[in-house]
Amino acid sequence: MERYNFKEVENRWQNFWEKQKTFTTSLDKSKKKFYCLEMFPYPSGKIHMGHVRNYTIGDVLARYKSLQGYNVLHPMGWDSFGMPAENAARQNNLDPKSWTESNIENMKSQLKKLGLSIDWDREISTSSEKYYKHQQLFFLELLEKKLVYRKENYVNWDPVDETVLANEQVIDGKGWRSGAIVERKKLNQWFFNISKFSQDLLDGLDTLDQWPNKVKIMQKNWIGKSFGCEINFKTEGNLPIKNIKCFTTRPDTLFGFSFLALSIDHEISNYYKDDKNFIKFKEECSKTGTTEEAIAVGEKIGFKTELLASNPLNPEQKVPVYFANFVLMDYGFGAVFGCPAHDQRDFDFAKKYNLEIKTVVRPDNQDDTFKVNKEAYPGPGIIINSEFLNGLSAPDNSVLDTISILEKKGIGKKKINFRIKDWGVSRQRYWGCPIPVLYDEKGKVYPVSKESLPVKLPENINLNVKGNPLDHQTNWRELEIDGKKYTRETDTLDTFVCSSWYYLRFCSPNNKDYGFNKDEIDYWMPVDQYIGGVEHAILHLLYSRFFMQALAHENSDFNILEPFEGLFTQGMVCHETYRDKNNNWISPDEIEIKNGKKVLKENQTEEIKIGPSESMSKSKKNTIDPEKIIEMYGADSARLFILSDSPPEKDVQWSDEGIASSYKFIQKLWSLNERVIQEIEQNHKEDEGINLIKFTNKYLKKMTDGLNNFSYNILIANLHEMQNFFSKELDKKYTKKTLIENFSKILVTMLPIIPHFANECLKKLNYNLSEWPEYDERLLIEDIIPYVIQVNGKKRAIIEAKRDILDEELFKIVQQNKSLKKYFSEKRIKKKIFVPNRLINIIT
RNA sequence: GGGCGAAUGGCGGAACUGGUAGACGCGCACGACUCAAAAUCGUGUUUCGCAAGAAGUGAGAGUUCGAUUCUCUCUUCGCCCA
Repeated sequence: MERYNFKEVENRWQNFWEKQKTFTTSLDKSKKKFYCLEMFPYPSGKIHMGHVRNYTIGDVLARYKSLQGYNVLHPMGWDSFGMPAENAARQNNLDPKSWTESNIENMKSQLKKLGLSIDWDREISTSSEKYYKHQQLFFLELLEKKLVYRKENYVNWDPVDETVLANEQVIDGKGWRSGAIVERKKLNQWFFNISKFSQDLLDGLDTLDQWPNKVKIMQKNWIGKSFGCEINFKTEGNLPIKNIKCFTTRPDTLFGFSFLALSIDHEISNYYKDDKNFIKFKEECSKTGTTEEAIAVGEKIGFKTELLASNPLNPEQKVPVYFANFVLMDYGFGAVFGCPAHDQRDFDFAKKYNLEIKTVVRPDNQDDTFKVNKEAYPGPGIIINSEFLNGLSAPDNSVLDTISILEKKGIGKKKINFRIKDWGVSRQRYWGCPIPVLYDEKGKVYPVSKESLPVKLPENINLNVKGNPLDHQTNWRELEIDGKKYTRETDTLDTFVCSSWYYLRFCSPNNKDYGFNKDEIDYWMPVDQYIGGVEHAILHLLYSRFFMQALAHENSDFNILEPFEGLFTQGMVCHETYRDKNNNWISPDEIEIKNGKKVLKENQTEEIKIGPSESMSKSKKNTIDPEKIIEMYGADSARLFILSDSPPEKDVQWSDEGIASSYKFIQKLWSLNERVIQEIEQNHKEDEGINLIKFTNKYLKKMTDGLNNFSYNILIANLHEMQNFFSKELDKKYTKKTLIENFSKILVTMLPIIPHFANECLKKLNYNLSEWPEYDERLLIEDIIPYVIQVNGKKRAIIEAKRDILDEELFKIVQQNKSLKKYFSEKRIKKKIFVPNRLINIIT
């Protein structure tokens, strides 16, 4: 018996698929479609285990659906714009384009070695002109629909590198490369009006019943619909300001009002733009980052104006108006009323500036003398110290009642507010999609004419300059049209824009005049199953949903609102972490096992400290290179292992023992296949029983269920059970017909999981059925089944009896059973609980 | 601080709508083959107990004839948001 030669077999099948164009798909309206999509990778250079897991899960589904007769679209592409290319190019004096392209080539060949059923004819790359040309056209269309606009906004500014930093490039308030203290700086930037669709995006979530609840809740929180009240505060003082408008979700705490706080960008700040102290204060504020978190954690500081605001419910009370660093211009109206007793930020601020802290809500378990002391009390309770509001239960009744009082008085009105902000898409970077607009000498905006698209990125330019390299490309930047001088926009688009519509492009990757072809997206869209990491739960998935809404806006021809019908988020791949005696991270490659202990390969004596299993990362050196694994064990073993140990939505732990055992298991399956062939050649005349047929039938049901429920780890357990059963059952004689009929079905169930192996075995059996096998419901029914016998709820025995046995019949059998008698013979039987075909519980 | 989720042998994990807890795998132990080892095959493996048996799904309560599953309180951990 020869051993299974995975190298030869996997290679041969991969070539066969490529030559036959097995996975090439085309529009076929006579067939039901299935669009299976995994999040496309960033071409960093090499695939990692996370990719192996993501794409294996998707491939199992795509192959399964295809066996079920669906016309399956299973494409792959590259999210190829972005900073890593620019950084790598800068460091090594390369061109981002060639760096990216060679990475793509390498990763593509690695993915092919995994044996994925991908239609490579549809490959796309977001950094290619063929792709971003259409993106620029979308941009212009959104501009026409007024869904794109320009406004001033804050960015993280690195004053040394003279560049804008992404939030993740700001570490402890300092630039990641320069170490300079990051400043807040205002820049004119492009925005997508995602907040226009706040309500639609929220409502749409209810239609996505094949999405994980967790993701829907995260998006809901991100959109952050809140219900509250807009209040007009009368003001007096040295400025010609009579009113300040605030938004609040807690108008019921108005009697706890002790200051009014404005964002430093509030229009009132214009009166102070020459005030030296205010300018100084603004500088102070600019030292805290732009994120909500940075603002929440940072010290609360304020600048006192000479304005006084009066409490609309108690006009006698007048409180100071401050500018404060914790008030965001994006939220509400950039103005909040301060109620220190019931909001922690207000509390911190009031402590610092010695403002009154008046308690107006008490918890249910306290009396009216309750006083807020060391920290704010934001919880529910009863309104106190608030005149006519006293006694209302907060927040439900009190908020509504206060709003109606304010509305009657004409000083406030009910208002819905959303937390979600418009999506800033400008990036001051080279390696991105150019924004197709021009400015004239006065700075007026002109869209680039659609016929002249794409606006191409200049190539082979010097990246070692401060700021955005495109700003230095005078030749590219400056142009003349009909004798008039224009300059190009040098900002490029956020790469999230590229990934917001790539799933449409896969439907018509070669459509020349537009990003997609209507006929094709009508057939393929929406994506039936989208698979990827949960880290994209909010931004990427929300932006993609927005993009569909934006395309459909004022366009009766386009009616897909939700791009992804089903969503599956897979867990991460983890590995043990290792450190040497100096606490340096050690890679698994540098380790050897000696006398059952893990030691350094180099010196063979130093024992390694084993840390907890954590998600694979370069910084902790606990990565395993998929290419090496495929080289050593083969793609099928890798696929089998990555699916076997944990359910796909949870983290999986990579282990050497695990992959080795998967490899061994494939060898066992191979021996089993050889043995089946041997038995077939024996030409037995009659079947010795029907166990094999019954087992196969049950097995088929379990495999079908497992695939339908994404319980892929159970599929592998079923395979093991099958192998255990068959290797024993084959001691009995079965006819050629029975063996082929049943075993070939079993092999077909392996096609989605270990495709090279299963195809090879089917070929050896001379079998070329490629349909998912149906199971027979009738064969699942057993005539004799085990009944659980309980006495007082405790299991005492299992008795085999015929199916659909009656209560009394079963009880009779129990009574005659000698070993069971002792449990109830002396006692009076009070009650019998009988569950048909399951159990009987005798209560004494 | 808020939201969501999880907790089952030495380990990863199974258990359909409340009805045999621990499937399957790893590890471990013993045995077969071998001069020996590896590989392979076989047997066993929740805990306590020689056994009969008892206990047992993070802790505590509750509902129920019966709870890993449902309800409440608590503990720990993870993720997201702040």
